[in-house]
Amino acid sequence: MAKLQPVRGTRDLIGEDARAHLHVIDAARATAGTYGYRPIETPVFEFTEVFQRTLGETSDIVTKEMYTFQDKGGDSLTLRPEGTAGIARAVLSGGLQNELPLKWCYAGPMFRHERPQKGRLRQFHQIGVELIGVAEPIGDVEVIALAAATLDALGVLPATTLELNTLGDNESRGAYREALVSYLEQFRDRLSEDSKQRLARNPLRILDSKNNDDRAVIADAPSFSDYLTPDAQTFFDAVRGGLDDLGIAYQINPRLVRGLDYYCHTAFEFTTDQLGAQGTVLAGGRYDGLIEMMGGQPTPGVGWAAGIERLAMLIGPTSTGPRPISVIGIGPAGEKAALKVAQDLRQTGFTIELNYRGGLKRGLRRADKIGAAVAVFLGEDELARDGATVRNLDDGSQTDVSLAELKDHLAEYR
RNA sequence: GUGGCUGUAGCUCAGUUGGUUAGAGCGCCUGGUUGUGGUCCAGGAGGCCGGGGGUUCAAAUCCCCUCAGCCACCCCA
Repeated sequence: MAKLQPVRGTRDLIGEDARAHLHVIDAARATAGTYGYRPIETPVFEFTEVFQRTLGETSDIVTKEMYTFQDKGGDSLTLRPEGTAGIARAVLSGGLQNELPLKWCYAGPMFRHERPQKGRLRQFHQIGVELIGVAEPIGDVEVIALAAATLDALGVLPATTLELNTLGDNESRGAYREALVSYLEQFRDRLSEDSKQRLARNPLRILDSKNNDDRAVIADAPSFSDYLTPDAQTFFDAVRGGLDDLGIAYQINPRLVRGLDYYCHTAFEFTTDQLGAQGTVLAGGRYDGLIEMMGGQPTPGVGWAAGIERLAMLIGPTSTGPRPISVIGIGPAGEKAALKVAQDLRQTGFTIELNYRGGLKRGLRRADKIGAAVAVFLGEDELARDGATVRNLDDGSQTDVSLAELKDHLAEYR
């Protein structure tokens, strides 16, 4: 047991776990499709610079959580810690800036070397959407509406709260940052160790601290809304107005900040209190500077990503599809016939379980275990009359059916 | 990366102050005669007591290290 454990922070998806996982992806893709977002797949690893330059040299993800390695050619590669940077890279690689707006949805594994706990894995999976090339606030509104629709399709929307904030434009943020730092410097010795670090690296982060001493200091800190430029304020008002028009409820959270450097203007999160400390289920925002940061023409973008594992924990049991039909061959001739009958039924769209070994008793026992609705027997008796015996496993009733009418007889179980 | 809790059969868990062949329930397999499941009865398989080291005549039990999970911090999806 200790010998072959999965790598720390990774896990196998089996049975209901696998089903729930795929269900989340299917629902997300279907919902995104109705908004006109098309699937995109990018590689799970990229050149390290793709993440280093864009996520911010000081972010925790870049400084201590990336799986970075050298490949045999000597290039530094990194397993993607998030999806947006790779997609932005794909825009540039593919010369797609002439085809704006781009509307994409994706799903796949992400990798971060963190201490695992509930809702936090080292290989985890995200679904996400990106809207690239739309600078107008209506883009933010659409993307948030799509987020809500996705959560709704999964039945988890009522369990979440939408928190909304603006990070403003560069001008607003620069001015506020300065004001915040000079305020916090006065109380430096009252801040937690973590926050002292953050003061230099990422002061906005302190606003989000859970430390009580920090909170006391933050309570009287300057408010970001006082530093928003008129443009940034107008933008934010438009986003709020759009959400109001669509009847999407949200709470303004002035302390909502982002871990990644490429965000500006709108920041939002759908959170839940049902997942312990890892309460963020879906998070996103606007990243107008990203593509330029990678060396392209300035190109606006908005998007979000959601944790599939976290969503899977919130949804109820998923449907298992139609109950199977068990086809049981008895004796060498029966087994031969069963293989053919099973094949034929499968091609007609029935869900068929074939018994591989053992006789009728064993076949029935297995049929019961897998929850089959009916069993079809094919033995010498049946072959002699060119038919099959169909047993209803719920009430035990049996009927003789000719092979020709078998499909019709089973029709209700398809 | 920091702190706390946990780790005995496939699963959920017992295991007395360290003392012989480590137990239960569920699950699994076989049988209860020839072609009838679920129930019932009988039997069976399955444990490096997470791993390594130490203390002891003797360790699942005590000590140290280590690995993993969970919870919180941190971080974030």
